Amino acid sequence: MKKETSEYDFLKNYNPNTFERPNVSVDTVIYTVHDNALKVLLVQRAEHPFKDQWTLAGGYINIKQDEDIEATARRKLEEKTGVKTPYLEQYATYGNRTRDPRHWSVTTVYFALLPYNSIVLQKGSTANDSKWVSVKNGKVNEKLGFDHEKILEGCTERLKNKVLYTSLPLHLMPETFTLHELQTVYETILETTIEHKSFRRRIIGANLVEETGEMRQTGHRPAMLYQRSKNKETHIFLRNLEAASS
Amino acid sequence: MKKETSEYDFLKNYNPNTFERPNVSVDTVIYTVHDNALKVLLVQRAEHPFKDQWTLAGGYINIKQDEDIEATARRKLEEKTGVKTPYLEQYATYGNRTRDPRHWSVTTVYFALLPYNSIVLQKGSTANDSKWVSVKNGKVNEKLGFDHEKILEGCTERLKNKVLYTSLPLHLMPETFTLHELQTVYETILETTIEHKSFRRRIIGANLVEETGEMRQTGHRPAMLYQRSKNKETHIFLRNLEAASS
DNA sequence: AGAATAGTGTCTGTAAGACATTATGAC
DNA sequence: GTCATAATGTCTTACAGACACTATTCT
Repeated sequence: MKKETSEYDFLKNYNPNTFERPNVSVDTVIYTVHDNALKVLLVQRAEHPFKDQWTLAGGYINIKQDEDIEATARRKLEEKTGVKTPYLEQYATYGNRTRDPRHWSVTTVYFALLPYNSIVLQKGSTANDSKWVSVKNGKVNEKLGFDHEKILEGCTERLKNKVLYTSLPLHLMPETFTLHELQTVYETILETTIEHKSFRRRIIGANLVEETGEMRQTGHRPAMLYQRSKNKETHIFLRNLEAASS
Repeated sequence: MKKETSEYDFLKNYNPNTFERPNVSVDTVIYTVHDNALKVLLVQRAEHPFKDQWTLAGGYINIKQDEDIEATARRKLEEKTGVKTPYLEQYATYGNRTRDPRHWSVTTVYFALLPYNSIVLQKGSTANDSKWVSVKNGKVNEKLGFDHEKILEGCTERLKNKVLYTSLPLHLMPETFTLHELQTVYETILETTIEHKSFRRRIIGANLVEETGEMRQTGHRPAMLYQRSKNKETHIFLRNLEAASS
């Protein structure tokens, strides 16, 4: 008769290296909108593999320090941008034998949305250089390391789709903004134009913004400055904007 | 002056166990609809931890055998259900220090949709028992091991949301079915009723189904039997059904 | 006044909801 | 005929698109 092992004994004797297992990392696609362009933060690798090439911001889970994988993403994000509480959402996980030449590897990818003026790029600590580059049709001009071009393309498609039916772009705005500025951010991400009357109806009708009372002086008719409504989560609309929902 | 290491030397000397790293697994929420209920497949654990408790179907990546994490999910799915080509979609990745008592652990969760009649439950090989249980409001009556109750709840919410604007439930139907049967599957997942005229307009208008010419005899007026249109991907509607989009 | 940008009025189009009506079988 | 289920007709409602129009500032 087989002797039963108690859970206590089992855990005491458990060796996680019995089987060969993949490596896990966390990457974050850090987006902002600036100068009428969707930008992503690229980081230059200091080490092999892909030494000196550009990649998305990422790193390994520190199992001593990080409670969960989102904490890893937030830690790396703050290291690179100085921003503590951005909008952060899990996008997907890529795992296969070939994406990293060293080993079977898995990476969980998040994306972050940051207002451009909130960012203070942090150089030095990990000695990597970093820069913002424009994303057009899901692509950047740089050749990226690992499978990060594919990840960026997929993530940007997800972002575009969500922008068609949510208020996500509000997370890219500074404290106060005009409705026209918000519309331009939508249009920049979607790479299309939106009819402005529909847009205003949609945003105001969902109570997403509040008038500040201040106006933006632009040399022509001044525009009302709005702020995000407090205690409003990301809004989900029941209808998409019309712009080819894949 | 520091000597430069070539990528070749770097890879040759790379030891993946230098840092403590999390364990990775793949879990799949296997759904079907039967007897007017959304069901999920539970598997009884043969080993510690959570020995003898019920969990979602899952397992470790076999880095020799599996090309990527989706292959792991498909392999496990076929082992449990005998189905080779179900609808399979990545849901999310959960990773933290406490979800597995043995170690900091990461699991990528997929969900699968299977027509009930296509399934032949496989017992034996891994000696685990398995069973279908009803999911109500994202919950099952069983107490699940690991964080699988939380995963199931989140995954079911995702499923419900997608059913509001896609044709996902078609993947749960047998070869032929009536529109009323399809509607019932929608209603079962959403736990609400749908107005039948709107429903028919929506499905037929999107060219998702084709008449077979056969009729279902039910003792009353016979109903047209339809089949899924060939070469039609999962359809994304521009408007949601009205049923609290979270 | 004219240019430029901000913002409104209002008509159309599309698709979902509501619900009455007709159709076809069994008995 | 009645009952039950299948299927259609058609009116209402919600909201996005189109686009003309008014409003407010500047030079």
